[in-house]
Amino acid sequence: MNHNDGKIVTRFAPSPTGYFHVGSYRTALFSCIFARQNGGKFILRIEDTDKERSKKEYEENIIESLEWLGLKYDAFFRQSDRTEIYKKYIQKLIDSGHAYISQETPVKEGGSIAATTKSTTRAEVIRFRNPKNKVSFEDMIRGKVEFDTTELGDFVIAKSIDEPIFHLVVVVDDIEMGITNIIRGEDHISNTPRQILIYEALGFTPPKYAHLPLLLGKDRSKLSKRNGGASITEYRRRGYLPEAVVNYLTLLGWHPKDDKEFLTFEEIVKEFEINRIQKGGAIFNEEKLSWFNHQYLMRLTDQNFLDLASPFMPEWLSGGSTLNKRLASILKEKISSFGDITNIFSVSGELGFINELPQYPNDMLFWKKDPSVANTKTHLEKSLDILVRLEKEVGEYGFTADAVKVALWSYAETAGKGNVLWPLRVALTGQERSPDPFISAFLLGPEETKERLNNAISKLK
RNA sequence: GGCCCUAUCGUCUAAUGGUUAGGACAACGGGUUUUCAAUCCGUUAACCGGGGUUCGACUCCCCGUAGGGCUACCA
Repeated sequence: MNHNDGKIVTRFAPSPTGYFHVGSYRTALFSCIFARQNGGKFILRIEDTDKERSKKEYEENIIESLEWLGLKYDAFFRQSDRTEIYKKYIQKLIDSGHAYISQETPVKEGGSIAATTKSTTRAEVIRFRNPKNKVSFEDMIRGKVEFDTTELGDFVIAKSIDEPIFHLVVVVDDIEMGITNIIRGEDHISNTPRQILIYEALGFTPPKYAHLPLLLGKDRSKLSKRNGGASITEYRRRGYLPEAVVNYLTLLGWHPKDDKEFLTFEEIVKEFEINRIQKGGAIFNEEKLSWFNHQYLMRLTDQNFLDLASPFMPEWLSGGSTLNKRLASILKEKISSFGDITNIFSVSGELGFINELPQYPNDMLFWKKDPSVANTKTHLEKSLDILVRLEKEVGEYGFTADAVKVALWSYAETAGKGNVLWPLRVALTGQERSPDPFISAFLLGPEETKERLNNAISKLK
């Protein structure tokens, strides 16, 4: 039955009852890392025994998210395909007297949990006959954990012979799949004694357990959409890089021995030590994720950056033009995820001026240290002059940011950099916060640059 | 309430009985700059409390306290 050939086998067993979450992903990640580092197998198992809450859509979302994040599994199972297997085990437990069919007295209305959930209350369920032992296990992260199972009572393991529930299916599958190490969230720690009891009743030795600290929201409760935890799909949609998400999440509860923060999946697998995982829960901090993402963005080559960013680029910036190429390095340092691109190119955004010159009041053209109409006009006219000559000399393709800078620089230095460059910035971008005027002129091209300068000059009459 | 887990800067964490308690994010200040960003430099900021053990505790033990998880015919 145990088909692990002495190898490490781990599994990730999500229930498809919601969009795949960063917290779940972190669990999957640690589980996978452990398998990889031991040359073992990593299994994905969809736990969809709750027919009311499980949805195909969510299962697809789990699979798709894992793929996006580059997490590969060696085998895939779905519990709803395995009813016959569970049936066999339930029967075995009944036959051996470890479980029995229990006649239920109807639950009273008002306040009880059963009354407030949608689940159907059966007249008859299958309960595990609790031997009421003391159970203990050696957690790989926490050390010895001990429970008295008496108060657990005879817990339900199936609604009927065809409808097993959580504790039973988990144990059966972990046995059948030869799982050697169960790595899961701390929220399962109190489920462990019940599951160990089932192992023992079935005559199997429980695997090793590692209960990961929980990922917490800002309010320190278990991370959920309510308290700041978004789905993986959400981060994908917002234009995060999977590598950055993986890197950041790994560092929540674990870190390499040195202070290194940037690690590839391969490096993580190499350096990972499960017994050095933190015991306390960690708050998921999106600010730091953003910082990580920005760092990863900065490490991309311009071409890679553009390829990945292209789905997020506005329509008017279509297709691999030189404009896009020059934009890459500027854009990269200004955004923390591709999702920021939409904003930055909006009319009020920092680079929105490329598409459309925002309206600006005339006095925005004046440099604060020399707010003179006559001087400002002179500087603009002179700049225009210089740029017209430059274009004649180098043509449209030579009209680069560097060329513009070289052309304007000596005049700017003699007349005062702020005096010349500030009006120029405003004339070209209509904004106080923008890339420098050389880059702006280049991005706009010579024609548009000339037009905007003329426009500004005429405003000063 | 019961059972279980946890506890170092605001956050993620280092320290494995002897350190000026270190790093990163954030915040703040400064340099640079025509603006913003980026970058560089710097600053602020923590051992939950009380008992032990010990020559010596952030480190070990106990008790509190606080936070969290579980407490379903969910997973």
